[in-house]
Amino acid sequence: MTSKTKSLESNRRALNVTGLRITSQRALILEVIRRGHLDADEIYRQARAKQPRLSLSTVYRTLQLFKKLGLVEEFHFDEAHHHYEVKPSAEHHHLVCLGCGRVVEFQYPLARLVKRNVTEAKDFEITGVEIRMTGYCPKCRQNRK
Amino acid sequence: MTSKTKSLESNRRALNVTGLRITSQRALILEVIRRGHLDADEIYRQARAKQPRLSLSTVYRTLQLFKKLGLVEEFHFDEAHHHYEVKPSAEHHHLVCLGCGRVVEFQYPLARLVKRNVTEAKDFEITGVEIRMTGYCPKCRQNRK
DNA sequence: CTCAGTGCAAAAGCTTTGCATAATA
DNA sequence: TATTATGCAAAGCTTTTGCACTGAG
Repeated sequence: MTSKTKSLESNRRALNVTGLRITSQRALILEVIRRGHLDADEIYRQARAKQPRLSLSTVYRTLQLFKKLGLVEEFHFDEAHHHYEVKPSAEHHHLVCLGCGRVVEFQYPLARLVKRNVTEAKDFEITGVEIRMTGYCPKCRQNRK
Repeated sequence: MTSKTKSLESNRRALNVTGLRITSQRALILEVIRRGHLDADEIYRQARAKQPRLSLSTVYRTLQLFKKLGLVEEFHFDEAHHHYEVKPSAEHHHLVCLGCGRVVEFQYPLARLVKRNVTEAKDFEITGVEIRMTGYCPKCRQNRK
């Protein structure tokens, strides 16, 4: 089985939920999101390379659907765009480069500890934790000098 | 000196930067932002109570200005609105209630530790850290039962 | 064959901008 | 008085929605 077939299989499995149809658009969009943190327009552009008749509305609708299904997560790094990524098995956080916009993921085991502390202190029922850091990646740090 | 006068004085001082004019709109908007985490429209509405002729564009322009001056910080909690708050002396983080949207601040001393760890691991020059948690406040937890 | 999904175009937010007027320094 | 800032209205962007057509099951 080729890697490509495997990926298609995996997407198909992910989409196989009662009442929902597996369309070429949905499979394609999921495949594109797997590539990383992208905003809707970026997903649209990359997907159109393979399927030129795809519409932006389908991208948005599909993204909303995936979000509802818990397949992808939506992030708000900057003012203008939302970013999407496939939901990971392991909790992870984000490091955003202010120079080039690159997003790097990192794990932080202490997140659970932070969560417990805050739960106790504020009497909130915590459902999500995200640590976000901003800074400059090695390459952009170079350019700024 | 009354508290009101003091607050006006403080705003006036904050705005007193070369080349910038202290207008009643700017003072008012700063005063409103001090009340908490608000989005542009909320600021607009609250400010209009005191100055009905104020325009939304002035709010946006002023917010951009304050951001540039480092007076306020912009946050992106949800998809549709930006939130603004006066820049605090102490680093703090956010806890957002998914039920009512209330935002609670909390301090987390370990943030510095997190920062150092990630700096080393990823070779980024870190300029900002934000920990954001979502959950349900006591009141909304009640209502969900 | 049926109904969910798509494409297209138009609408709906939030935010920004151009320009003449008003107000600060 | 010289500019800077404001108000108004129009434009810009991202995202959402209505509707007729297409395609998966």
